[in-house]
Amino acid sequence: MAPDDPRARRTRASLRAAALELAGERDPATLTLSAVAARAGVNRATVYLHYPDLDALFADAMEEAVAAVAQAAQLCPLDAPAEPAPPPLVTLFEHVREHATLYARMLGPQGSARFAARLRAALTEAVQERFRAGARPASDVPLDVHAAFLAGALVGVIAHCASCDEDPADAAAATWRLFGDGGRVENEAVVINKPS
Amino acid sequence: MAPDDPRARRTRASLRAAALELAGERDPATLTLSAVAARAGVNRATVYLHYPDLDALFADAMEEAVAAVAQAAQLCPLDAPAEPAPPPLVTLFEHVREHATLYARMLGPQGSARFAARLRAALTEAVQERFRAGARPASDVPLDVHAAFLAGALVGVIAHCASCDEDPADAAAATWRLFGDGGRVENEAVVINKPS
DNA sequence: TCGATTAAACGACATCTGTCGCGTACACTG
DNA sequence: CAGTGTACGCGACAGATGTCGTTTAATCGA
Repeated sequence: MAPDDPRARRTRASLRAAALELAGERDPATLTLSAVAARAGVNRATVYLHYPDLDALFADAMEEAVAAVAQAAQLCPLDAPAEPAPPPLVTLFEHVREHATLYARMLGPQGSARFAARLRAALTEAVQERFRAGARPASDVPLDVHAAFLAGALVGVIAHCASCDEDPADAAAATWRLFGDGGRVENEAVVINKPS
Repeated sequence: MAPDDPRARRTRASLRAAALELAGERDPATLTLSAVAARAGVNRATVYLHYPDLDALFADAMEEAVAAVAQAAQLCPLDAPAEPAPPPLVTLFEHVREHATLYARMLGPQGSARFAARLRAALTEAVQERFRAGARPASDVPLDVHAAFLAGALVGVIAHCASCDEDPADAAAATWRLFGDGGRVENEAVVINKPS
C-alpha cells in the first residue's frame, strides 16, 4: 500500500469527507462503516486497506483539528521573550475549550468517545513535549504523571460535556475559568494550583 | 418482567458473575455478549430480557463499587461538627483514587470506557447532591457546571490511566495530590483553586 | 395440589463487522 | 508506448448483534 498513490489519496479523501458528512447529518452513534463506504462510493472491503476500523477513519478525518491542538502547545516557545505571550499550557487549554464546544456538539454520546480517545493521545504528547522542552511543574508530582493528569482531566471534561445534558459551551467555559485561574508560568516553570 | 422473580434473580446473578469472571481472565476489549451468556449458561436472547446491551450488564455487575462511590459523598455531612472531619469533596476524591487504582488495572483500554461512563453518572449525581445539600463553590461558575466539571475531570483521569502506559497507582496518586491541594472547605463553602 | 402466569429456551432472521481470494484497471517506469 | 506493480471492485465467508414468535418449564396463588 503506497500512501502517496493518487488513487489511494482520492479514496482516503472521499472516506474522510463522507465520515464528516454523515457525522453531521445523522446520529454519529449509529454510523456504520458500511454507510460511510457507501456514501464515499468506495467498496466496504477497500476501507480496510487504509484503516483498521471505523475509529481510525474518524481519527484521520479529524486529524486536522487534532493537529491544531498539538500545534497550540508550540505557539509560545519557552525560549521566546515571555512578556506579552500567554503561558503555553493556558494556550493549550484555550484550544481545548474551543474544540470541546465544537465537537461535543457535533458528536453524540458514543461519537464523542472516538474523538476523546484521539484527542487524549494528542494532548498527552503535546503536554509531555512541553515538559521535555524545559517546562517543569513546581510540585513534587512526577513529571510524566503530571502531564498525563492534565491531558486526562481535559479530555474528561470534553467527554463528559458530550455525554450529559449540560450545554457544552457552559461547561467548556467553566473548564477555561477553572484552569485559567489555577495554572500560570513562573520563572520558566509551569505552576499548577500552587499559590506561592 | 417481575424483577423479584427467583428465576430472574438467578439469571442476572449468573450474568453478573460471568461478566466479572471473563473481564478478569480475558482482554475485556474482546468480550462479547455471546461469550458472557455462554459462560453464564444463559441463552443469548435472554440477556436482552434483562439488559439493553452488554454495557448495561457491565454497569449492573459493577453497581456495588459504584454505589460505594456515591456513598462516599455522604460520609461527611455538612451539618455535622466539621472540626476533625475531612471536606466532603476530599472524601470523594479519595474514593475515586482507590477505584482508579483498582479498576484501571482490571479493565483494559476499551473496558475502562464502560466503567467510566457508569462512574461519571454516579459522580455527577453525588457531587451535585453535595451542592444541593448546602455546599457552594466560591467562584462565579454556575453550580451545575462546576459539579459536571469535577466529575468529568476525575473520570478523565481514570479513563486516561487505563488507556495509556502510566502506572494507574501513580497517576491516581497524582490526582489525589493535585486536587487535595486545590480544594478545601471554608465557611461551609467548597473552594476550588481560589487562593483567598 | 392444581391451574394461571411468565421467565427462559430455542430457532430463525436481518444487519454489520472483519477477512479472504480473484480479476480488472489504473498508475508509475524504462 | 509497452510492461509491471498494485489499488480497487467484487463475491463470499464466519462470527457478532439485536429482534421475533413459539414452546417449555418454573413459580406462585387458590
